[in-house]
Amino acid sequence: MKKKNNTKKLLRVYDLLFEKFGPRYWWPGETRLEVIVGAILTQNTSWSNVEKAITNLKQHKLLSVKGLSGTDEKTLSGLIRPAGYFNVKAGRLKNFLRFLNTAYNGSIDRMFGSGTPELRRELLAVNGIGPETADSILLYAGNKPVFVIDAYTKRIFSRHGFLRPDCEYEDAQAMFMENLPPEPRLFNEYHALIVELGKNLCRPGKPLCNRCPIRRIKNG
DNA sequence: CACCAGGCAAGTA
DNA sequence: TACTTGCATGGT
Repeated sequence: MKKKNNTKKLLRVYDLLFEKFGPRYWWPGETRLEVIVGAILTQNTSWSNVEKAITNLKQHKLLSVKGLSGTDEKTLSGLIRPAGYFNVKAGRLKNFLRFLNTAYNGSIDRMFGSGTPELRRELLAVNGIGPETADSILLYAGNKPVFVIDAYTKRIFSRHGFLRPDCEYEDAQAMFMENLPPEPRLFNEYHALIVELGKNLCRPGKPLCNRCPIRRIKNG
């Protein structure tokens, strides 16, 4: 099985998406902790719902390592209720805080001082942090060159022949990372643009949208 | 009313 | 490994 070199095509797709949507200024969030919290809360959930939960945490002045660490899970779940799955996610936030406190003395600086592959393994070992959440944390909170894969990415890029529809997360990630220069800024903008396209045009169930800018790499 | 949203873990076979 | 299910609010 020979691997195709998709570098030029992937860069062309990036240019087309950037041309259509412009810079996305991701990740929305004022601090790295806010980015991490958002990454956990947005699991299978629309960002508008996550914003309400984040606003609640800010209004109660709990959006800090010490604030979240000192809040009991029941109170936390009440505040993040609009984000959905609130009981599950309150536990997941607590799991991350426990990891941060025990492994890095509560310091996000120290956490991102670890080697990226090692830190990725550590994050994946936290119950409630899977590959997409771990990679979102590494890229958007840590500025590490890790490409984030999500449901939009698989749907869009399988429709256009870059991926198999049922491919594994790591396979999809490898396709991008083996064909793109490991620049955090590029990975950041690329994933954000994919999400923008997914939200606007490439809907589940519907046929390939004829306004999708990616079509231009084939139709000329 | 149905369907979807920037997933993940746990259980089953 | 390959399914299936539970988790839950809010927008379209």
